[in-house]
Amino acid sequence: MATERYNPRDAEPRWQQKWNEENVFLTDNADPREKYYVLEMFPYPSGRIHMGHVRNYAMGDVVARYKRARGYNVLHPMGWDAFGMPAENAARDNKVHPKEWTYQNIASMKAQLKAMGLSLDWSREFATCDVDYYHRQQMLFIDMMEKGLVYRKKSKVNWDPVDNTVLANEQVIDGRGWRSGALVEQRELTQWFFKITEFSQELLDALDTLDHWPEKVRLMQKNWIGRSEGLTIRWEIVPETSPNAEREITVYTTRPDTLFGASFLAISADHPLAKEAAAANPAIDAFCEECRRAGTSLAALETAEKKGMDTGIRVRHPLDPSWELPVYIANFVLMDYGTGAIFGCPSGDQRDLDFARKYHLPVVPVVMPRDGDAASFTIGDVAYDGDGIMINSRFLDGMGTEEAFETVAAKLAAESLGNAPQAERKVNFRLRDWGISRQRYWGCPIPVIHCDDCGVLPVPKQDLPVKLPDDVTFDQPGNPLDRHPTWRHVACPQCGKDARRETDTMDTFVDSSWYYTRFTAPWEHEPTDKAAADRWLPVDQYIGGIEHAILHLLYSRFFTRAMRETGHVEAKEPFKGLFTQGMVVHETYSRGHGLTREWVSPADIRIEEADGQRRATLLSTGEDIAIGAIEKMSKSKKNVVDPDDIIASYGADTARFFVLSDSPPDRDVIWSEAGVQGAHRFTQRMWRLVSEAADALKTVAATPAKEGEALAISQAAHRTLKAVQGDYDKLAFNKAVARIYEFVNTLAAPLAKVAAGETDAGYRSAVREAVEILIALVAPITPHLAEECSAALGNAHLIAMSAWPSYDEVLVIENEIVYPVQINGKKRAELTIARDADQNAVQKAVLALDAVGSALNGQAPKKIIVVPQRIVNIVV
RNA sequence: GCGGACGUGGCGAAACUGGUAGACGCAAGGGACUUAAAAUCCCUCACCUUCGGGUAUACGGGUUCGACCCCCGUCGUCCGCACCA
Repeated sequence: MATERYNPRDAEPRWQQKWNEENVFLTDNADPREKYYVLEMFPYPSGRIHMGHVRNYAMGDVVARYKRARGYNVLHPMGWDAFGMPAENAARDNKVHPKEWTYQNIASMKAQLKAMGLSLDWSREFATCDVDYYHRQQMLFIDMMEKGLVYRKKSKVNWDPVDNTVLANEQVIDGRGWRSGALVEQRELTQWFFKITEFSQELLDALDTLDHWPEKVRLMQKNWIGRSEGLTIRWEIVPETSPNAEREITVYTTRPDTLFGASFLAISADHPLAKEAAAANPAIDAFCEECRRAGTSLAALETAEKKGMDTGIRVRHPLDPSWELPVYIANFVLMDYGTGAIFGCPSGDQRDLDFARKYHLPVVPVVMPRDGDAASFTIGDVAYDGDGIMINSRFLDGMGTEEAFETVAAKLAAESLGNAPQAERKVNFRLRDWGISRQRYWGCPIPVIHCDDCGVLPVPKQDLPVKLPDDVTFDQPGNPLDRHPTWRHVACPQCGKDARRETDTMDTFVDSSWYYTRFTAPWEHEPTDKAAADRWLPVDQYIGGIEHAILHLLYSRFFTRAMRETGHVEAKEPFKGLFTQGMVVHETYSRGHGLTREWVSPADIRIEEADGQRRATLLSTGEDIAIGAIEKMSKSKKNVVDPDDIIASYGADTARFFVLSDSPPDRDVIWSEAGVQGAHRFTQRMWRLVSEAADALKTVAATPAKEGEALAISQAAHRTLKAVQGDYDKLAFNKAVARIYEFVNTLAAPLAKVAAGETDAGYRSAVREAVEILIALVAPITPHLAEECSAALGNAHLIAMSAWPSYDEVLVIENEIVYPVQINGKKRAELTIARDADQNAVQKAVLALDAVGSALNGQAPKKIIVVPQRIVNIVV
């Protein structure tokens, strides 16, 4: 029977429409079955989807379809992370309103996602720039304000003095504004902050419970939170050296054990005392200015040499009041870590050592390695920062570092300076509070009002939402909300007098910190329907890029806690399982060298292979093109492949199949034309094999074979089913694909026989059963093809709504085992024996083998190791 | 600098808890069908070999009956973080 080639352009839209008509992917919150929430990180509506999206959503869709088949009530929603700078840039550059630009992009990307055949519940879709969404975000903000999780403080921003605007860090290039080229200044503005540090310890501790997260991500978060245990120590200032009435300097240290190695104190240029000293001394002032300037440029910061200036201030050593030390201002001390002041112990810290050598300060070794010799141990150019034995440290001598730490901590805690203990134990975190103020238009307005008389007040909830005005312009730099003629003017909700709206909008990370919760009841007037949120959260499987390993995931973890405190959810953690997928990468092609080098798109070239050499030529002119490194797909390198083109020429199933095959999902996958063609060949082959046998199979029932030739087919089907199921459970899509290939190879000959009419009814039943299993196995990856094949067999039901088949244990178990037989650890023979043969029987059978006999050469074996069902090893 | 991951054929990769290294795919080569091409189907495909076998999982050691897997050291690649006191 002649069969048409499978035509995805015809089949795919047809099945998508069918799924749509039957509402297959709408999720009912009231469905009593066990829940499964699978979510891929929602996209920014940049305009077009790229291959990274295809891979991400293909993975999520496999999980969603698989879990649905396994009987779960699956939630698989999609939305848009729609606020952010690109829309404002587009507005300024192309004179298009950010709103219009964003919603147009959403419309075209939505069409692209739909063409992929994803099993999404589109009824729950929203964009974070929808008033309905940011309205609820403003409600959350006010709830968080009431719980004391929001506050204002002065904070530094990158300020472009030419454009009069605040710049994000990524807009600062080599210390200059990306558009104006002006030297960026650090300015202090009063900004809004979320108190994420209130949860530092909890966010750290709970990492241990996230056992379905990659170890790598947990470690990155752990380092980011950066807990350290130490001591704050107060040092008395020698009164006559103080620039003002200040009597002491507080220092944070994790190494109080090295206190006798101290030779100076260093404070940040932004330290209050430094400012006092600067006011009195122009040289110090100039030095502080220099430090601040250097701080703006990353490049300078990395190469900066350690610099300091003596303030003239002297302090007394906490363990010996007669010992005075100098206080320096140093460029490497940061005001926002610890207390902005350190004590320098040159023998125990490389940075302090470099500093001490430069300014001729004493270097006293106080810790030596355990096998060191106290009399001869000295420090040269390298500090010793390890553990060891205390030396030159008076009453600490001979102790271990840990014991010395405890001793100093206890002693200083018991002593006092003024009315307070000289030192206190202190746990310090690297994590800082989350600054969310952005001086931009295209974001969620911070719902507060500034009144001269009443201060800063939240917008009353009944007055929400604070909507963004539509009539704004982007022809001038700065925040359009600031210069809007009327928007900011509002009556004070308390006294009724003229007041001003906050014009800062929220960081877009706020939008993405709770969207997964909103998906559980996007129609709800309150931010959440708590019952729905509690039912669905945490997300069972979250899938996205590793680039969000820290910020997005940490902020979301914070938000879940904040929403718990404000009574919106019960969940402790937002994401139970996390999977970070690899990128889609592609070869790069270019012509010319150096400055004249020009990147060429893969669509414009032809690749040929001859004598093992791959050559690329330009299609238009035939000129040679250099084949370069494999890199992440990017517009600048032009190594991008447009998903639309692929779907148009091969279909969505081929694209989905390819991005999931070959590479493990957490590793990068190399996009190649040959690979896609291979995937496409698979879809065609599967269709051909099934459709050619379809007529002969239509009328037979699916029944596994118990014996004879067909038994092997049923066994292969059930074994593959078991294995692929395990692969899907572990998100090992590449392995599932390999097994599916293998299974199709096994089924090829039987299907051909069936098509040729050479088989009996029992055989056909076994083949039909095997094909039904094959269809179920491929359905999560290539759902349209699965439906098409199933329909060809005469099935009326949708595969998308069908239950996962279950395997028969009897068919999975092998009745005979092939034992590899090793002699001294090298494989020499094979032994096929009944599965239930006991050790003695196996040993006997092994010794009877020719290969074993000749190896033994008449001698008795030293030892025979039989690992049941695995291997036999004979030691001679 | 600190922390982490990784290193297997021409390529992407498999290999369960320490048990036959290279499944599956790509590329390549040969053949069948065809006037021809495409498509399809079949065969070969780590290296060496005196055809018995020998050598191979970055390199050098170790543990073990047995090591891609565990331990020690070296080299390399990638990622994250960083004047963090």
